Amino acid sequence: MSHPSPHPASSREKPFAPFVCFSIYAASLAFNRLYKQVLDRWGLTYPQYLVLVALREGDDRTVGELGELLFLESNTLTPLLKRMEAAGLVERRRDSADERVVRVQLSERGRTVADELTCVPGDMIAATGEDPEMLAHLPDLIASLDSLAAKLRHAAA
Amino acid sequence: MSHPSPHPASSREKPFAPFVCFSIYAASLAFNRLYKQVLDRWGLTYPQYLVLVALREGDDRTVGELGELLFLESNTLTPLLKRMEAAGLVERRRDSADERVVRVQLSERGRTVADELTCVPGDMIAATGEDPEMLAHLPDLIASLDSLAAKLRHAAA
DNA sequence: TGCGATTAGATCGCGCACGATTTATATTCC
DNA sequence: GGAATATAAATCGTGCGCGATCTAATCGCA
Repeated sequence: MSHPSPHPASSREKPFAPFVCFSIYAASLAFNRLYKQVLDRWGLTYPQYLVLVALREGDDRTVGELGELLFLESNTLTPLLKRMEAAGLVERRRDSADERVVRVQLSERGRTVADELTCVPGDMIAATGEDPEMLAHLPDLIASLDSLAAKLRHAAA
Repeated sequence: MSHPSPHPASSREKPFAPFVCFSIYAASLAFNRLYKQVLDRWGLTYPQYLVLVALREGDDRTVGELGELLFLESNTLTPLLKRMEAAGLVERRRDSADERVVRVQLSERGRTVADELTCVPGDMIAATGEDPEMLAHLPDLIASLDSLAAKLRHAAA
């Protein structure tokens, strides 16, 4: 063997065990897959769901404002919002005071769907078994992730 | 107003504050963006980086084994591995004992690159400022995320 | 007033991620 | 041995996510 492994045998089985990035990546994949099942009822994707929630909490936002909330750029949001518009969920129109900005509003159907979506977080918790031990630690988990993400964004800027 | 908000004003600014899923999503985006910068030196994407690390820790894996490690299916891995093969990083060949399975090995260049990648985790930590407080909590964070991801995968299955 | 700089979105190309389906090989069981 | 079944990977279509670039509208400032 010209390349003997300097690692214990278990590293062949769990080569990513010490990597936060991988745990976040894998958790993100897992979340997305479960969300697909839950959101399929409305034909929504996860980022589309986020847009509806954002607009429910405050309608008539600009593309840029949505981007700040979701950490996405116009190159991602523009086609996504066009698909949502085609699905009759939102309306897009240029701001008359500044023709550069596009304002996004919930349509009537969009508001109906957005209101129905209030049950989604509960559905997700129920689907994962609502372990009270885990639920109690979620605020800490969120705080750690948000702090880490802020550092990463700062480093990438 | 036909739809007065039942929420405090701050929910317009931070509508996703209480959602773990969103913190994970946002952290995953942030990680990916910083990784792009770091991996650009080798022309690698993050999942391609993961494949190289996996093969460095244990070469000659099947597509299915890689999928179990990375939580990906052949519909994602096959084109990804073909791009890596085209880039001269890996070799793909059918297993002679079972012609259904494809085995993936590091090429000579792939091994060189994989060895160079050992500096990547350190580069990432350095780029984010290596806060000792945060580093100390990473094992807990990883454990929480892995446990959550396992529950999500179980629920989605 | 006018022109360079800035800003908001849109467009394009590429690489994931994944549901659904297909192809090819192995296995099972009679 | 041969048909039904199972398994591994590949293929196809769609929707993100993002770097790079473009267009159009606004702002700044002499």
